[in-house]
Amino acid sequence: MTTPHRLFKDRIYEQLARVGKALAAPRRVELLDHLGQGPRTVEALAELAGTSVANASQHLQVLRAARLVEARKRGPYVEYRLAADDVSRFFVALRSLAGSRLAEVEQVTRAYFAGRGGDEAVGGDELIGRVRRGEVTVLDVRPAEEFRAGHIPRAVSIPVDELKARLKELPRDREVAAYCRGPYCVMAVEAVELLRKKGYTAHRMEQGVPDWRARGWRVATAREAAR
Amino acid sequence: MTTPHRLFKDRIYEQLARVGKALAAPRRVELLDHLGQGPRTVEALAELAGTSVANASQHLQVLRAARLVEARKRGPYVEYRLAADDVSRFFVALRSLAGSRLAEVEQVTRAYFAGRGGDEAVGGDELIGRVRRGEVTVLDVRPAEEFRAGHIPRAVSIPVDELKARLKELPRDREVAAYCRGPYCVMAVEAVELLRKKGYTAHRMEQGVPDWRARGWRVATAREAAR
DNA sequence: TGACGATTCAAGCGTACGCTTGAATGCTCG
DNA sequence: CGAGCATTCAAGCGTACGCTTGAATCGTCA
Repeated sequence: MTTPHRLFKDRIYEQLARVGKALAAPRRVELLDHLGQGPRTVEALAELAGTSVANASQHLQVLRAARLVEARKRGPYVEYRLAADDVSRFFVALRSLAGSRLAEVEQVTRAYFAGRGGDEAVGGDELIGRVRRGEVTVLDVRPAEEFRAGHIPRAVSIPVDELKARLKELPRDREVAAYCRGPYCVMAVEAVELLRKKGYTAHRMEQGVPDWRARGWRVATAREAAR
Repeated sequence: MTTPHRLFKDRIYEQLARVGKALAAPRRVELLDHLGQGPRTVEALAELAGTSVANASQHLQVLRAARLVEARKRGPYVEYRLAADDVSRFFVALRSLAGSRLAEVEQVTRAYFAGRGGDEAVGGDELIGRVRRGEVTVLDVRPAEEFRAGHIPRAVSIPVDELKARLKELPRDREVAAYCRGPYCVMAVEAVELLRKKGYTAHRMEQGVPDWRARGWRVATAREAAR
């Protein structure tokens, strides 16, 4: 017996599973993660994910079919981007769930960060509070392009490989909160290491722009910073 | 070239995709949804999802491998339940994302609710506010067992099929907010219809217990209600 | 202890998926 | 208008998945 109720439920769950399916392949998760840092061309994404362009294109189309990303022609390139802030929110929820439920994630992360003078994060929310209140200098160590695509308001952009040479742009007497792409990104760890060696008080902020956006807070872009 | 960084990323994304895979099959999404109403035995879940026991068991083990649910022997039965509140939160995020991104969800839902005197919900957050402040009578029309497993604090339990006979338990001079399992559940719609016919001021609350839990609010259980 | 019942295991089948390769499409710019 | 390049399409291969069926396991209760 196929009741109309059953039919309705089947349709709804099928739709929800569409989103699940989109997140079922590691490479798609990776693409989504990179898109969280800003719009990208297919070629750039393929490079970042370490795969062929055709393969990346294929995955991007799956993500697009699930309405998680949008494509847009821009010059000779096709630029992909997350479809909405909801997607950031959802992705952060996925990361958080996996982080708290799957012991493997923590193990792998600890092993990787161990060789890099792990900072063991200063109680995340406490630091975030200070950042929001403007009590610390916020340092964005990602490549300038990602900073331009979106950054935490009032953050200073110094890519990690230029940090040593541009230290004088950071006031010595203020605490520094460095961030990069998110909890699994090591650039901020390296930055903090360097800053401390140079006598700064510095902490690593685990959250990146997607986390910031997921909380519903304003994200600044290059255009408005230029005003 | 396989850098250690690449290796690390591959592992992380593989773990995240484990969760994605768990949500990639419609039937598993359905099981998860039902578990959001409270613990269930394999047989009960199979019945609810309209499938065989062996099939349900199989899916439940996939969910368990992804640490989304936990199994526990209870009498002659194995009782499954969501592994943590994170899971509710995540599931609600999934539903919300699918609802806002996939036009199909809205279409299907509208078509289904149309035949049932759709209520078009009274601006959800506004109603929730009144519920939280105790300004309305909260009515839980789910089966008593689900109410016992967890309900919105101060809610009154009257299963929808007993409502007509037990109307006198509801004060006439107070507005009623009826809820059931969530946004795709029709029981509350029917209840509101009946209540209005009988002269009550009644609204349907789209949110169910999982939504309530996802927001981090307290969920009451039968045991404490008995004090 | 023994029997029953709830659940899980195991095997088999058809389909869908992810990846690779090579060709085709469609813009853009000269 | 045509060349060149970014992207997509299409086909083929191997694997994994979801579902079904029938047997095995495990715990419980008489």
